[in-house]
Amino acid sequence: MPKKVDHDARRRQLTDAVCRLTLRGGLGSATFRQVAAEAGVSVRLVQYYFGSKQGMLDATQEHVGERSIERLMNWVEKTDGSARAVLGAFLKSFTPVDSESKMAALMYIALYTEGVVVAMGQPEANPTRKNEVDMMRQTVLEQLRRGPLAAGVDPEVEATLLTALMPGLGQYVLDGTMTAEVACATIDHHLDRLFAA
Amino acid sequence: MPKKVDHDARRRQLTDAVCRLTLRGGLGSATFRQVAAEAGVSVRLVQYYFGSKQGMLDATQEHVGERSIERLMNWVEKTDGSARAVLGAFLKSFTPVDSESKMAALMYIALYTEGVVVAMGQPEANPTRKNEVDMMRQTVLEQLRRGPLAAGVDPEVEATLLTALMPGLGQYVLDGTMTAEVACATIDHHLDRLFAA
DNA sequence: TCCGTTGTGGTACACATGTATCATGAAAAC
DNA sequence: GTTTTCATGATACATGTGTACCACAACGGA
Repeated sequence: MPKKVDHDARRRQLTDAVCRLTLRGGLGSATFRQVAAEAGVSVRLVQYYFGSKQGMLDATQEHVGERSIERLMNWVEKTDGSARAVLGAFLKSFTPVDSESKMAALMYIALYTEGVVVAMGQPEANPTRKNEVDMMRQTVLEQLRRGPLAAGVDPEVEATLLTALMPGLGQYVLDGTMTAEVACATIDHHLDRLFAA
Repeated sequence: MPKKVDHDARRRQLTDAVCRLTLRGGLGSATFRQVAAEAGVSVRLVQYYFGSKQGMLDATQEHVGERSIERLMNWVEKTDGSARAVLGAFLKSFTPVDSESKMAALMYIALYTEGVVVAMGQPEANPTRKNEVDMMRQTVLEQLRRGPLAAGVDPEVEATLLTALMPGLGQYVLDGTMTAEVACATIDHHLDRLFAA
Protein backbone atom coordinates (compact mmCIF):
# COMPACT_ATOMS: atom_id res chain seq x y z
CA MET A 1 0.00 0.00 0.00
CA PRO A 2 1.48 3.31 -1.06
CA LYS A 3 1.48 6.74 0.45
CA LYS A 4 1.03 6.42 4.17
CA VAL A 5 -1.83 8.76 5.04
CA ASP A 6 -3.72 9.04 8.29
CA HIS A 7 -7.22 8.55 7.01
CA ASP A 8 -8.91 9.47 10.26
CA ALA A 9 -6.90 12.65 10.65
CA ARG A 10 -7.85 13.71 7.14
CA ARG A 11 -11.51 13.01 7.80
CA ARG A 12 -11.37 14.97 11.02
CA GLN A 13 -9.70 17.86 9.25
CA LEU A 14 -12.55 17.91 6.76
CA THR A 15 -15.38 17.54 9.27
CA ASP A 16 -13.80 20.38 11.24
CA ALA A 17 -14.09 22.50 8.13
CA VAL A 18 -17.75 21.51 7.85
CA CYS A 19 -18.31 22.64 11.43
CA ARG A 20 -16.61 25.97 10.93
CA LEU A 21 -18.64 26.64 7.81
CA THR A 22 -21.88 25.65 9.48
CA LEU A 23 -21.04 27.92 12.39
CA ARG A 24 -21.07 30.89 10.11
CA GLY A 25 -23.67 30.71 7.36
CA GLY A 26 -25.61 27.61 8.38
CA LEU A 27 -25.70 24.07 7.10
CA GLY A 28 -26.43 25.34 3.60
CA SER A 29 -22.90 26.73 3.47
CA ALA A 30 -21.43 23.27 3.91
CA THR A 31 -21.09 22.57 0.20
CA PHE A 32 -18.39 20.42 -1.35
CA ARG A 33 -16.63 23.39 -2.88
CA GLN A 34 -16.78 25.52 0.26
CA VAL A 35 -15.59 22.69 2.45
CA ALA A 36 -12.71 22.02 0.09
CA ALA A 37 -11.72 25.67 0.07
CA GLU A 38 -12.00 25.94 3.86
CA ALA A 39 -9.83 22.88 4.37
CA GLY A 40 -7.39 23.95 1.67
CA VAL A 41 -7.83 20.84 -0.44
CA SER A 42 -9.46 19.99 -3.74
CA VAL A 43 -13.12 19.18 -4.23
CA ARG A 44 -12.19 15.74 -5.38
CA LEU A 45 -10.59 14.98 -2.03
CA VAL A 46 -13.60 15.60 0.15
CA GLN A 47 -15.56 13.64 -2.41
CA TYR A 48 -12.99 10.86 -2.17
CA TYR A 49 -13.23 10.60 1.59
CA PHE A 50 -16.98 10.79 2.02
CA GLY A 51 -18.36 9.60 -1.29
CA SER A 52 -21.54 11.63 -1.17
CA LYS A 53 -22.64 14.76 0.62
CA GLN A 54 -24.84 12.77 2.95
CA GLY A 55 -21.78 10.75 3.87
CA MET A 56 -19.98 13.96 4.70
CA LEU A 57 -22.80 15.14 6.94
CA ASP A 58 -23.06 11.77 8.65
CA ALA A 59 -19.35 11.72 9.36
CA THR A 60 -19.53 15.24 10.76
CA GLN A 61 -22.41 14.31 13.00
CA GLU A 62 -20.55 11.30 14.31
CA HIS A 63 -17.39 13.32 14.85
CA VAL A 64 -19.23 16.01 16.80
CA GLY A 65 -20.93 13.36 18.90
CA GLU A 66 -17.64 11.76 19.86
CA ARG A 67 -16.14 15.04 20.96
CA SER A 68 -19.22 15.85 23.01
CA ILE A 69 -18.89 12.58 24.87
CA GLU A 70 -15.22 13.24 25.56
CA ARG A 71 -16.05 16.67 26.90
CA LEU A 72 -18.78 15.20 29.08
CA MET A 73 -16.42 12.64 30.59
CA ASN A 74 -13.96 15.37 31.50
CA TRP A 75 -16.62 17.34 33.31
CA VAL A 76 -17.89 14.36 35.23
CA GLU A 77 -14.42 13.31 36.37
CA LYS A 78 -13.92 16.67 38.05
CA THR A 79 -16.86 16.16 40.42
CA ASP A 80 -16.84 14.62 43.89
CA GLY A 81 -18.83 11.67 42.55
CA SER A 82 -22.07 12.39 44.34
CA ALA A 83 -25.25 11.91 42.35
CA ARG A 84 -26.09 15.57 42.65
CA ALA A 85 -22.68 16.69 41.35
CA VAL A 86 -22.43 14.13 38.56
CA LEU A 87 -25.91 14.95 37.35
CA GLY A 88 -25.16 18.66 37.42
CA ALA A 89 -21.99 18.17 35.39
CA PHE A 90 -23.80 15.92 32.96
CA LEU A 91 -26.59 18.39 32.32
CA LYS A 92 -24.32 21.41 32.15
CA SER A 93 -22.19 19.68 29.54
CA PHE A 94 -25.12 20.18 27.17
CA THR A 95 -25.11 23.91 27.76
CA PRO A 96 -23.05 25.85 25.23
CA VAL A 97 -20.55 27.76 27.34
CA ASP A 98 -17.44 28.03 25.19
CA SER A 99 -16.94 28.09 21.43
CA GLU A 100 -16.36 24.34 21.39
CA SER A 101 -19.65 23.43 23.04
CA LYS A 102 -21.41 26.17 21.13
CA MET A 103 -20.39 24.52 17.91
CA ALA A 104 -21.49 21.14 19.21
CA ALA A 105 -24.92 22.42 20.18
CA LEU A 106 -25.35 24.24 16.94
CA MET A 107 -24.32 21.27 14.83
CA TYR A 108 -26.70 19.17 16.87
CA ILE A 109 -29.59 21.48 16.11
CA ALA A 110 -28.69 21.98 12.47
CA LEU A 111 -28.11 18.32 11.69
CA TYR A 112 -31.06 16.88 13.56
CA THR A 113 -33.56 19.37 12.23
CA GLU A 114 -33.60 17.65 8.87
CA GLY A 115 -33.75 14.32 10.60
CA VAL A 116 -36.81 15.31 12.58
CA VAL A 117 -38.52 16.60 9.49
CA VAL A 118 -38.00 13.53 7.39
CA ALA A 119 -38.87 11.30 10.34
CA MET A 120 -42.33 12.88 10.50
CA GLY A 121 -43.54 11.01 7.44
CA GLN A 122 -42.36 7.55 8.39
CA PRO A 123 -42.23 7.01 12.15
CA GLU A 124 -39.59 4.52 13.34
CA ALA A 125 -37.50 5.58 10.36
CA ASN A 126 -34.96 7.42 12.50
CA PRO A 127 -34.15 5.19 15.48
CA THR A 128 -30.77 6.81 16.13
CA ARG A 129 -32.22 9.94 17.66
CA LYS A 130 -34.65 8.06 19.88
CA ASN A 131 -31.93 5.78 21.18
CA GLU A 132 -29.69 8.72 21.94
CA VAL A 133 -32.34 10.53 23.92
CA ASP A 134 -33.30 7.33 25.70
CA MET A 135 -29.70 6.82 26.71
CA MET A 136 -29.51 10.36 28.01
CA ARG A 137 -32.68 9.88 30.01
CA GLN A 138 -31.38 6.58 31.32
CA THR A 139 -28.22 8.23 32.59
CA VAL A 140 -30.22 10.93 34.33
CA LEU A 141 -32.48 8.29 35.83
CA GLU A 142 -29.57 6.29 37.21
CA GLN A 143 -28.10 9.31 38.95
CA LEU A 144 -31.47 10.31 40.37
CA ARG A 145 -31.93 6.83 41.80
CA ARG A 146 -28.64 7.12 43.66
CA GLY A 147 -30.27 9.88 45.66
CA PRO A 148 -30.77 11.05 48.26
CA LEU A 149 -33.92 12.62 46.89
CA ALA A 150 -36.36 14.98 48.57
CA ALA A 151 -39.66 13.61 49.74
CA GLY A 152 -42.23 12.82 47.07
CA VAL A 153 -39.82 13.02 44.12
CA ASP A 154 -40.49 10.45 41.40
CA PRO A 155 -37.25 9.63 39.54
CA GLU A 156 -39.06 8.52 36.38
CA VAL A 157 -41.01 11.72 35.91
CA GLU A 158 -38.08 13.92 36.88
CA ALA A 159 -35.79 12.15 34.44
CA THR A 160 -38.23 12.90 31.64
CA LEU A 161 -38.50 16.53 32.68
CA LEU A 162 -34.76 17.06 32.98
CA THR A 163 -34.10 15.40 29.64
CA ALA A 164 -36.67 17.62 27.98
CA LEU A 165 -35.21 20.69 29.62
CA MET A 166 -31.83 20.45 27.95
CA PRO A 167 -32.65 21.29 24.30
CA GLY A 168 -34.54 24.44 25.27
CA LEU A 169 -31.78 25.74 27.52
CA GLY A 170 -29.25 25.06 24.79
CA GLN A 171 -31.28 26.89 22.19
CA TYR A 172 -31.91 29.92 24.35
CA VAL A 173 -28.26 30.26 25.27
CA LEU A 174 -27.28 29.89 21.64
CA ASP A 175 -29.54 32.60 20.31
CA GLY A 176 -28.75 34.96 23.15
CA THR A 177 -32.11 34.78 24.87
CA MET A 178 -30.36 33.88 28.09
CA THR A 179 -26.78 33.59 29.26
CA ALA A 180 -25.02 30.33 30.02
CA GLU A 181 -24.84 31.40 33.65
CA VAL A 182 -28.62 31.71 33.88
CA ALA A 183 -29.02 28.31 32.25
CA CYS A 184 -26.65 26.67 34.72
CA ALA A 185 -28.28 28.47 37.63
CA THR A 186 -31.66 27.17 36.48
CA ILE A 187 -30.33 23.64 36.40
CA ASP A 188 -28.81 23.99 39.86
CA HIS A 189 -31.98 25.47 41.28
CA HIS A 190 -34.04 22.58 40.04
CA LEU A 191 -31.54 19.95 41.19
CA ASP A 192 -31.48 21.54 44.63
CA ARG A 193 -35.22 21.04 44.76
CA LEU A 194 -35.01 17.40 43.73
CA PHE A 195 -32.17 16.33 46.01
CA ALA A 196 -32.45 16.26 49.77
CA ALA A 197 -30.24 18.73 51.58
CA MET B 1 -58.65 48.64 -9.85
CA PRO B 2 -59.32 45.54 -11.90
CA LYS B 3 -59.85 41.95 -11.07
CA LYS B 4 -61.08 41.77 -7.49
CA VAL B 5 -58.78 39.25 -5.82
CA ASP B 6 -58.48 38.45 -2.14
CA HIS B 7 -54.82 39.03 -1.70
CA ASP B 8 -54.65 37.64 1.81
CA ALA B 9 -56.48 34.48 0.84
CA ARG B 10 -54.05 33.91 -2.01
CA ARG B 11 -51.09 34.43 0.27
CA ARG B 12 -52.53 32.03 2.78
CA GLN B 13 -53.13 29.46 0.06
CA LEU B 14 -49.49 29.71 -0.90
CA THR B 15 -48.07 29.65 2.61
CA ASP B 16 -50.20 26.58 3.28
CA ALA B 17 -48.52 24.94 0.33
CA VAL B 18 -45.16 25.86 1.83
CA CYS B 19 -46.18 24.20 5.09
CA ARG B 20 -47.36 21.01 3.42
CA LEU B 21 -44.14 20.76 1.44
CA THR B 22 -42.00 21.41 4.51
CA LEU B 23 -43.94 18.77 6.39
CA ARG B 24 -42.81 16.15 3.96
CA GLY B 25 -39.28 16.66 2.69
CA GLY B 26 -38.11 19.51 4.88
CA LEU B 27 -37.58 23.19 4.26
CA GLY B 28 -35.37 22.40 1.29
CA SER B 29 -38.43 21.16 -0.54
CA ALA B 30 -40.07 24.56 -0.32
CA THR B 31 -38.77 25.79 -3.66
CA PHE B 32 -40.59 28.24 -5.90
CA ARG B 33 -41.41 25.59 -8.47
CA GLN B 34 -42.56 23.01 -5.93
CA VAL B 35 -44.69 25.54 -4.09
CA ALA B 36 -46.26 26.65 -7.35
CA ALA B 37 -47.00 23.05 -8.32
CA GLU B 38 -48.39 22.22 -4.87
CA ALA B 39 -50.70 25.23 -4.94
CA GLY B 40 -51.64 24.64 -8.58
CA VAL B 41 -50.44 28.02 -9.82
CA SER B 42 -47.55 29.27 -11.89
CA VAL B 43 -44.11 30.07 -10.60
CA ARG B 44 -44.57 33.68 -11.50
CA LEU B 45 -47.50 33.95 -9.13
CA VAL B 46 -45.73 32.93 -5.98
CA GLN B 47 -42.93 35.19 -7.10
CA TYR B 48 -45.45 37.98 -7.60
CA TYR B 49 -46.90 37.66 -4.13
CA PHE B 50 -43.70 37.31 -2.14
CA GLY B 51 -41.04 38.92 -4.29
CA SER B 52 -38.18 36.80 -3.09
CA LYS B 53 -37.85 33.42 -1.46
CA GLN B 54 -36.97 34.99 1.85
CA GLY B 55 -40.20 36.93 1.62
CA MET B 56 -42.06 33.69 1.10
CA LEU B 57 -40.47 32.11 4.15
CA ASP B 58 -41.10 35.20 6.25
CA ALA B 59 -44.75 35.25 5.27
CA THR B 60 -45.06 31.57 6.09
CA GLN B 61 -43.49 32.08 9.47
CA GLU B 62 -45.85 34.95 10.22
CA HIS B 63 -48.84 32.95 9.05
CA VAL B 64 -47.94 29.97 11.21
CA GLY B 65 -47.43 32.25 14.19
CA GLU B 66 -50.88 33.79 13.81
CA ARG B 67 -52.58 30.42 13.68
CA SER B 68 -50.68 29.28 16.76
CA ILE B 69 -51.90 32.26 18.70
CA GLU B 70 -55.49 31.61 17.61
CA ARG B 71 -55.19 28.02 18.74
CA LEU B 72 -53.73 29.13 22.04
CA MET B 73 -56.59 31.52 22.68
CA ASN B 74 -59.10 28.75 22.08
CA TRP B 75 -57.40 26.51 24.61
CA VAL B 76 -57.20 29.19 27.25
CA GLU B 77 -60.88 30.16 26.89
CA LYS B 78 -61.92 26.64 27.77
CA THR B 79 -60.31 26.79 31.21
CA ASP B 80 -61.86 27.90 34.50
CA GLY B 81 -59.60 30.94 34.54
CA SER B 82 -57.40 29.90 37.45
CA ALA B 83 -53.70 30.57 37.10
CA ARG B 84 -52.96 26.86 37.27
CA ALA B 85 -55.45 26.03 34.50
CA VAL B 86 -54.53 28.92 32.22
CA LEU B 87 -50.84 28.17 32.53
CA GLY B 88 -51.46 24.50 31.83
CA ALA B 89 -53.46 25.34 28.69
CA PHE B 90 -50.83 27.82 27.59
CA LEU B 91 -47.96 25.38 27.90
CA LYS B 92 -49.83 22.48 26.39
CA SER B 93 -50.68 24.57 23.35
CA PHE B 94 -47.01 24.30 22.43
CA THR B 95 -47.15 20.53 22.48
CA PRO B 96 -47.84 19.00 19.08
CA VAL B 97 -50.95 16.90 19.60
CA ASP B 98 -52.79 16.99 16.28
CA SER B 99 -51.60 17.45 12.71
CA GLU B 100 -52.23 21.18 12.92
CA SER B 101 -50.03 21.78 15.93
CA LYS B 102 -47.52 19.27 14.64
CA MET B 103 -47.10 21.36 11.54
CA ALA B 104 -46.79 24.51 13.64
CA ALA B 105 -44.08 23.01 15.83
CA LEU B 106 -42.21 21.64 12.89
CA MET B 107 -42.33 24.89 10.95
CA TYR B 108 -41.14 26.63 14.08
CA ILE B 109 -38.12 24.36 14.35
CA ALA B 110 -37.34 24.41 10.65
CA LEU B 111 -37.65 28.16 10.22
CA TYR B 112 -35.83 29.21 13.36
CA THR B 113 -32.92 26.85 12.92
CA GLU B 114 -31.46 29.00 10.19
CA GLY B 115 -32.18 32.08 12.24
CA VAL B 116 -30.27 30.71 15.20
CA VAL B 117 -27.34 29.81 13.02
CA VAL B 118 -26.99 33.15 11.34
CA ALA B 119 -27.54 34.93 14.65
CA MET B 120 -24.45 33.22 16.07
CA GLY B 121 -22.07 35.42 14.11
CA GLN B 122 -23.62 38.78 14.92
CA PRO B 123 -25.40 38.82 18.28
CA GLU B 124 -28.33 41.21 18.56
CA ALA B 125 -28.90 40.66 14.84
CA ASN B 126 -32.08 38.64 15.35
CA PRO B 127 -34.23 40.48 17.91
CA THR B 128 -37.47 38.86 16.78
CA ARG B 129 -36.72 35.52 18.35
CA LYS B 130 -35.58 37.00 21.63
CA ASN B 131 -38.67 39.18 21.91
CA GLU B 132 -40.93 36.23 21.23
CA VAL B 133 -39.35 34.09 23.91
CA ASP B 134 -39.36 37.01 26.33
CA MET B 135 -43.06 37.48 25.72
CA MET B 136 -43.70 33.81 26.34
CA ARG B 137 -41.72 33.93 29.56
CA GLN B 138 -43.54 37.09 30.58
CA THR B 139 -46.90 35.37 30.14
CA VAL B 140 -45.77 32.42 32.21
CA LEU B 141 -44.45 34.78 34.86
CA GLU B 142 -47.75 36.67 35.09
CA GLN B 143 -49.73 33.51 35.62
CA LEU B 144 -47.28 32.24 38.22
CA ARG B 145 -47.60 35.49 40.15
CA ARG B 146 -51.34 35.04 40.35
CA GLY B 147 -50.65 32.00 42.50
CA PRO B 148 -51.31 30.50 44.87
CA LEU B 149 -47.82 29.03 44.83
CA ALA B 150 -46.30 26.41 47.07
CA ALA B 151 -43.85 27.52 49.72
CA GLY B 152 -40.40 28.57 48.55
CA VAL B 153 -41.29 28.83 44.84
CA ASP B 154 -39.59 31.70 43.05
CA PRO B 155 -41.73 32.85 40.07
CA GLU B 156 -38.77 34.30 38.18
CA VAL B 157 -36.71 31.14 38.19
CA GLU B 158 -39.69 28.90 37.53
CA ALA B 159 -40.76 31.03 34.56
CA THR B 160 -37.33 30.57 33.03
CA LEU B 161 -37.42 26.84 33.62
CA LEU B 162 -40.92 26.39 32.20
CA THR B 163 -40.12 28.48 29.15
CA ALA B 164 -37.01 26.42 28.49
CA LEU B 165 -38.95 23.21 28.94
CA MET B 166 -41.27 23.75 26.00
CA PRO B 167 -38.94 23.36 23.01
CA GLY B 168 -37.58 20.06 24.27
CA LEU B 169 -40.98 18.56 24.92
CA GLY B 170 -42.10 19.67 21.48
CA GLN B 171 -39.09 18.14 19.79
CA TYR B 172 -39.36 14.84 21.60
CA VAL B 173 -43.04 14.48 20.80
CA LEU B 174 -42.36 15.34 17.18
CA ASP B 175 -39.65 12.77 16.63
CA GLY B 176 -41.52 10.08 18.51
CA THR B 177 -39.25 9.94 21.53
CA MET B 178 -42.27 10.48 23.78
CA THR B 179 -46.01 10.70 23.29
CA ALA B 180 -48.02 13.89 23.64
CA GLU B 181 -49.72 12.35 26.67
CA VAL B 182 -46.42 11.92 28.47
CA ALA B 183 -45.45 15.49 27.62
CA CYS B 184 -48.72 16.87 29.01
CA ALA B 185 -48.43 14.66 32.10
CA THR B 186 -44.94 15.99 32.70
CA ILE B 187 -46.20 19.56 32.50
CA ASP B 188 -49.05 18.80 34.89
CA HIS B 189 -46.76 17.06 37.33
CA HIS B 190 -44.46 20.03 37.49
CA LEU B 191 -47.28 22.57 37.78
CA ASP B 192 -48.78 20.55 40.61
CA ARG B 193 -45.49 20.91 42.40
CA LEU B 194 -45.35 24.66 41.87
CA PHE B 195 -48.90 25.54 42.81
CA ALA B 196 -50.28 25.11 46.30
CA ALA B 197 -52.94 22.46 46.64
C1' DT C 1 13.22 -1.55 -11.85
C1' DC C 2 8.73 -1.78 -12.82
C1' DC C 3 3.99 -2.09 -11.54
C1' DG C 4 -0.22 -1.51 -9.35
C1' DT C 5 -2.67 0.38 -5.74
C1' DT C 6 -3.84 4.56 -3.38
C1' DG C 7 -4.25 9.41 -2.87
C1' DT C 8 -5.04 13.81 -5.14
C1' DG C 9 -6.07 17.37 -8.65
C1' DG C 10 -8.64 19.38 -12.47
C1' DT C 11 -12.66 19.63 -14.84
C1' DA C 12 -16.92 18.57 -17.31
C1' DC C 13 -21.86 17.44 -17.03
C1' DA C 14 -26.50 17.35 -15.93
C1' DC C 15 -29.61 19.57 -13.10
C1' DA C 16 -32.17 22.54 -9.92
C1' DT C 17 -32.69 26.90 -8.14
C1' DG C 18 -33.84 32.09 -7.62
C1' DT C 19 -34.77 35.76 -10.29
C1' DA C 20 -35.68 38.83 -14.40
C1' DT C 21 -38.06 39.63 -18.64
C1' DC C 22 -41.60 39.56 -21.95
C1' DA C 23 -46.29 38.78 -22.93
C1' DT C 24 -51.40 38.24 -22.05
C1' DG C 25 -55.89 38.29 -19.93
C1' DA C 26 -59.28 40.74 -17.24
C1' DA C 27 -61.70 44.06 -15.15
C1' DA C 28 -62.49 48.65 -13.39
C1' DA C 29 -62.28 53.82 -14.74
C1' DC C 30 -63.13 57.32 -17.85
C1' DG D 1 -65.09 51.69 -26.11
C1' DT D 2 -60.78 52.80 -24.94
C1' DT D 3 -57.32 52.86 -21.57
C1' DT D 4 -55.05 51.86 -17.59
C1' DT D 5 -53.85 48.98 -13.94
C1' DC D 6 -53.70 44.64 -11.68
C1' DA D 7 -53.05 39.64 -11.92
C1' DT D 8 -51.13 35.79 -14.16
C1' DG D 9 -48.62 32.99 -17.43
C1' DA D 10 -44.48 31.19 -19.99
C1' DT D 11 -39.86 31.25 -20.32
C1' DA D 12 -34.95 32.67 -20.44
C1' DC D 13 -30.71 33.31 -17.75
C1' DA D 14 -26.99 33.13 -14.72
C1' DT D 15 -25.38 30.60 -11.04
C1' DG D 16 -24.32 27.06 -7.76
C1' DT D 17 -24.81 22.31 -6.76
C1' DG D 18 -23.63 17.08 -6.42
C1' DT D 19 -21.39 13.91 -8.89
C1' DA D 20 -18.60 11.46 -12.62
C1' DC D 21 -14.73 11.10 -15.32
C1' DC D 22 -9.93 11.44 -16.65
C1' DA D 23 -5.12 12.17 -15.51
C1' DC D 24 -1.15 11.90 -12.67
C1' DA D 25 1.95 11.62 -8.56
C1' DA D 26 3.64 8.90 -4.92
C1' DC D 27 4.92 5.11 -2.67
C1' DG D 28 5.05 -0.12 -1.42
C1' DG D 29 5.78 -4.73 -3.21
C1' DA D 30 7.66 -7.90 -7.13
